[in-house]
Amino acid sequence: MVNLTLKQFRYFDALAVHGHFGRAADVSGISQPALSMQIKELEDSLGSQLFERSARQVRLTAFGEDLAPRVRDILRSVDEVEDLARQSQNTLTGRLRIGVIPTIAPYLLPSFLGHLTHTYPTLDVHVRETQTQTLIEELTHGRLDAAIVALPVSEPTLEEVTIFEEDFVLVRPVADSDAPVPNAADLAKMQLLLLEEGHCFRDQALAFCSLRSSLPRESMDGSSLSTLVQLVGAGIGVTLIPRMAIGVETQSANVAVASFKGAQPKRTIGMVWRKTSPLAEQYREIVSILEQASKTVR
Amino acid sequence: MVNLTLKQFRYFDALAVHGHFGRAADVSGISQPALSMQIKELEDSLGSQLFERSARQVRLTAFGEDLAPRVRDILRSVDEVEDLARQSQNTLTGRLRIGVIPTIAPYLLPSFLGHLTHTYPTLDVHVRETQTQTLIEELTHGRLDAAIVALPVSEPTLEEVTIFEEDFVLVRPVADSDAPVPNAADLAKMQLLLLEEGHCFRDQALAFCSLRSSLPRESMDGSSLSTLVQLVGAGIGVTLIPRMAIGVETQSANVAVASFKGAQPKRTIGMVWRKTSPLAEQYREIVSILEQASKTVR
DNA sequence: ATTAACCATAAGATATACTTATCGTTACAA
DNA sequence: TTGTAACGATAAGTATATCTTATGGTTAAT
Repeated sequence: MVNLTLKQFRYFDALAVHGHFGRAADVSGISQPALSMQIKELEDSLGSQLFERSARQVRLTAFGEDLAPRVRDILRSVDEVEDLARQSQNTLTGRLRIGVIPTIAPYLLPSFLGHLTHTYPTLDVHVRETQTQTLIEELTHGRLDAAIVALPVSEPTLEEVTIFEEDFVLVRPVADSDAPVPNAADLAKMQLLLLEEGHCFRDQALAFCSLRSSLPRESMDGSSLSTLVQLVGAGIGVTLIPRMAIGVETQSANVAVASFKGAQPKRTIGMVWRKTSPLAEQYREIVSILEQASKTVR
Repeated sequence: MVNLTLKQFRYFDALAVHGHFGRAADVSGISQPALSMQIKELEDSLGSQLFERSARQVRLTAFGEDLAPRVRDILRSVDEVEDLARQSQNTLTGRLRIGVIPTIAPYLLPSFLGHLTHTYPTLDVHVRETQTQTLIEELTHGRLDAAIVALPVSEPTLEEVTIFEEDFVLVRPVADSDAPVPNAADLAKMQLLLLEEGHCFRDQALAFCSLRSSLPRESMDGSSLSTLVQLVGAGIGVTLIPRMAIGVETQSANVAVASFKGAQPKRTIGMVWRKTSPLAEQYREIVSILEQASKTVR
């Protein structure tokens, strides 16, 4: 049995409606013999006649009448598929799984997600917050669509785009706030509190002090910037935080914030996605939304 | 935009399931390039990419994932259409509009409809009871599928098939039951009660007596055999009824039934349908059901 | 660095779908 | 009854789709 085709269904529907081969063919934009042949083909495929042809009328058989509503249903569903395609042509729809590192998420996400869901109301955003390494692994394996991390990532399969640059500020006890701001070399000799291993921000801070990340340090590592700032407030040491975190983290603690003189420690925040992703265009739009969002927290 | 095809949907579904062009092509019984091309065609038609191809994996895009269940729905509906066709291959299904003349309907239908719906449980039978002329008109115009009438009908567009032959019996008052049975010539001189104009049975009875149907007769015409028999019971005259009607009509009346001697008055009951109908085969089966049914009332 | 896996592309072959021209039947009118 | 118009089926040729095999290019693993 030859396969049924949507074309046959369309012709069948037209003929069922018009009851006239010539007119149905006209409406379908083909010649009458073409329609006759496709109807015949359909009838052969189904093994039953669909129309009864007499000199004056073309009538649906009982079976044809059974079929007609089903065929219309199918054609309508196909049209819906086309509509859906047209609709989601340029807008992001459906599920978007986005990863964010912990030293960005709490500061950037509130504003970002607001902008994002406003721009793409039909978007179903899933956020995953974990360290860069995990995000990249999940991204390359297709369990995430994009990630917001510190650049560079240097994965050959990933595309990376810069969102903004952000410098780090010193957080020290209020008591020390009148002391001169230490430079990188000074900092290396101070009690510098850092995030635990695996956070890129830890590496970036250490790099500023020209220290090796892998060296074992004192056990005062914290699991979040918030914890670190609280420790600083308790007079245990000093730390660095990204400028974006100032508002959220230093309000409630007894700490002072200071910018460094000269060469600034900083990081580049960007978004990455698989080079193979067909949504590159949309991701770039998301990047510009992120730029907007970042301005509200800087 | 080129048209979508069920073929593309089938390939899309296979690829969505297998996530691998080669295997999906195998399953679909085509070569891998053929599948690649159809998927590309589908993506072009819809204006959006459906799969993300990387070296190791073929993944549905968000849009593709939206699409997949819809496409499966459509394919399932198409399969249902095929099932429906297979199922109604040789059995009569759906609506059957059948006409019956009034001098057959009450006697034959009860048994016939029982057999019919037993044989074709999914058949939705509509019965129309009216005179031959109307039935034939409705039949030729497609408002009926078949009719049970007295033959011949002699409509060139209709096929007619005999079901059985049935003779007519005399109905007279019980008081006359000892008198000899009149012959056709005697009958012409008696007070013969008949159905009103338009009933073929009237014409057949008159033909037996060698009388012209169109001649105006006394106003004692009745609208149903039942009425005629009641009139006979009241001593107003005699009448003819088809043998099939004896059981139903003569039980409750004070009448006697007698068969004619020699040449029997009779009629041929048959079924007719449009020669163009594709259901001729099934109608012949119905005829044999009617033969069965008629035996139970003869 | 080589190989294997895998999807895309190219070129040619085959199958499908369409066109125009024409036939055969039916219904209606002269 | 005969001619005629309407209409669907059929035939023959052409265009278009679709498939095949062969091959290319990219990626990831040995």
